[in-house]
Amino acid sequence: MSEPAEKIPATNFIRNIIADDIASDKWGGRVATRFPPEPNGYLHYGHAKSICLNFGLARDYNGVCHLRFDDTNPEKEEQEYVDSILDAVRWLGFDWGEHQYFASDYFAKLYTFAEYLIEQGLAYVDSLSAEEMRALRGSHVEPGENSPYRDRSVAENLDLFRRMKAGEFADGAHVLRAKIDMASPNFNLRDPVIYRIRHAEHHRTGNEWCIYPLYDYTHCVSDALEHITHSICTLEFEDHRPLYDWVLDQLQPLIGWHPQQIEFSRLNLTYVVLSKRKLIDLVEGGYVDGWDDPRMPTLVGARRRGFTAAGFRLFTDRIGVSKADSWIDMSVLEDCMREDLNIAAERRIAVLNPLKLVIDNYPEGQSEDCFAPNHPLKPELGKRAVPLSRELWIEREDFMETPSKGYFRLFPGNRVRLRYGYVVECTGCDKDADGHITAVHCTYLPDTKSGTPGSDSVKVKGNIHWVSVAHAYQAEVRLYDRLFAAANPGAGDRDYRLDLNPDSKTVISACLEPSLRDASAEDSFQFERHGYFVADRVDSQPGKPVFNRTVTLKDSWGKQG
RNA sequence: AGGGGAGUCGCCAAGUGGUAAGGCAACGGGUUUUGAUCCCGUCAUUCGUAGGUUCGAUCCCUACCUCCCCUGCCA
Repeated sequence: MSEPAEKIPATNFIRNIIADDIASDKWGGRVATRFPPEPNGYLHYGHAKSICLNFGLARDYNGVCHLRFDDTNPEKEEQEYVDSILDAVRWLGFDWGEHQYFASDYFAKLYTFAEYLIEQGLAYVDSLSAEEMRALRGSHVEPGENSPYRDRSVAENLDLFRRMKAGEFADGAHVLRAKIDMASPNFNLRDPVIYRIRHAEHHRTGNEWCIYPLYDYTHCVSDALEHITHSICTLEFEDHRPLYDWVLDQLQPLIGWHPQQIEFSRLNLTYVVLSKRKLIDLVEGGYVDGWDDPRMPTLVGARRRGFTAAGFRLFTDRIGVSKADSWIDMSVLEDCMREDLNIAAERRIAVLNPLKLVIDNYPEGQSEDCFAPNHPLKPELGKRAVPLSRELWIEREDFMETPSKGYFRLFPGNRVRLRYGYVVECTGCDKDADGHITAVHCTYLPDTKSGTPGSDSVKVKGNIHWVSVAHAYQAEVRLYDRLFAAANPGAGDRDYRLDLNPDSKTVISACLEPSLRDASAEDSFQFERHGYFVADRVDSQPGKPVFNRTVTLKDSWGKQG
C-alpha cells in the first residue's frame, strides 16, 4: 500500500536505553536487534508488534535486525512455517538482508560450550525422570532439593553427555542441567535443563543430532554469537533474564559478548484471542476457514482481509511500547487500517443490499456515462465512466417510506442526488402482497447532471450511490466482522468459543460497478459509503474477482439511531 | 522462603524534585456530491491509597491496596 506519514515514534523506555548506550558508546555505536520466531505456527498480530518494534529500532538507529529462527524443538517445527514467517516479515515491509539465521546452525557450538560448562563444573548430567525432577524442584514456599546425580564427577558427566550425543540412550533417560542453585527463589535458576535427548528428525539438521538444547541456553548464546546488542522480548521472560545473564557470564571466555535483554509487555487486543492454543482450536474445530481466514488474527489472515502492512506499522507506533499490562481496543487497529486505506485505496461503487430504483422519466433502452473520480484526494488519478440508465440498484437502506427524524435520503417527495449523476425526486414505491417494498420510483431533473454547468443549482442534502441494473457486475462479497462478540473472549471461566460472533462472516451477492470486473487479486478499494474491500487473493479469478470487506467506514449516523 | 513485574485522562503513553507532553477516542464548530475524509477548538489543580521528608513530591522514604507473570526434558 502507500507510505502514509509514518511519524517519528514517541520516546519510550527502550529508545531511551538505546540512546544512552549510543551516547556512552557501550556497543561501539552499534545497534543490533533480532526477531526470533519459533517456526512452529503462523505469525499473528502480536508478532507484528514485535517485528515492527525490532526492525523499526534497527531502521531508526542505523542498525541491523536479524531474523533468526529459534528451531530447537524438532518435534514441532517445520519448513512450511519458516516459509510463511519469511513471507510475513517481508510483507510487513522489512528486510533482514544477509542476516537470516537458525539456532540450529549453532548446534555444534552450543554442544562445545556445553562440554566447557561441564568441565568447569557448571553443568551435570541428571538421570532423574521428569516427574522425579519436578518433585525435587520445590515450590513457591519451599526450596528445591539437589538431585542425587548433582555431584557426579566431571569425567562421568563428560562421558555421559558424549554418550547422550552418540545416541546411546533413549529419550528422557538423561538431561544436561546447569548447576546453579536449587534453593533460588527464581525457579529458572533451580538447575535448569539445558539439553534433552530427542530422537527426532529436525527440519534442517535431519538426524544429525539426537540431543537438542533448550531455549534458555540457546537463545542467549545465539544472541551473543550474532553480536546482538539489545535482545528485546516480552515480559514473561523477565524471570529468565538472570539465567540469560548467568549463561553468558560463564561463557564469557569463549564468546566474549553479552547483549542486554529488555522486556516489554505483549500485545493484548480486544475482540480476538492471540494464544497459539486457541488459534489452533479455532482452525481445527472448524470455527474458521483455516489459518488464512480473513477473520483470523494471523498475518496471513490479515493480508487476505485487506489489512495493510503500513496500517500495522502505524498501529505499532500508535500504541507505543512499555512494561504496563495494557489492552488495546480492536477499534484502534481498525482505525489504523482506515487511515492507511483512505489514502491508498481508489473509490468504487457497490450496492450491497439492492433495491430497484426506476427513473420514470428516463427513456427505456437508453444509457449514458457519468464520471466518477478515482480518488477525491488524488485528482491526478483521473476519473472513470460509470453507466447510468433507467433502472438502477440502490441500497435498501437509502429509502424509507416514512422517514425517521433526521433521515435525509430517499423518501416520497424528497430530492437526493444520484452520486456523480442527476438529482432525482422520489415519487413513491411498489409493494408486493406482503407489503414489502419491491421498487422505488422517481423522476430526474435533466439539468442537474454532475459536472455540467449549473448542475449545482438544485441543492440537496442527500447523496446516494447506485449501479445500473443492466450493467452491474454481480459478484460474491464477504462481509467480515469481528471474530468475537465479546471484548474479552472467555473472560472468567467461560469457554471463549461461546463468545464467537455468529455474524462474523456474511456472504452476499452484490451489484458492483462494471469496472470492478478488472480488479486484480489484493487490489483494495473503498466502496463509497460502505468501507474498504479487497479482491480476495485466493478465490478471485481473472475477470471475476470476489471481494472481502476489510473494515467499514465510520458512521456517525448509526450512533444516534 | 517465595520471586519477578506493573499501576499517570475512556484507551494507549511521555515525564521522574520546580509545579502533568503527545496520540487515539469523545464532544463542539467549519468544509464536503461519501452521515466518510479533512480542518479548528474543548478535553488530568492531578499521577493506585495513606502517611512522611522537602520551600516545593507523579518523581525521594515508609506502609498498604490492586493487577500480571513464574514449579515444560515448550518457546
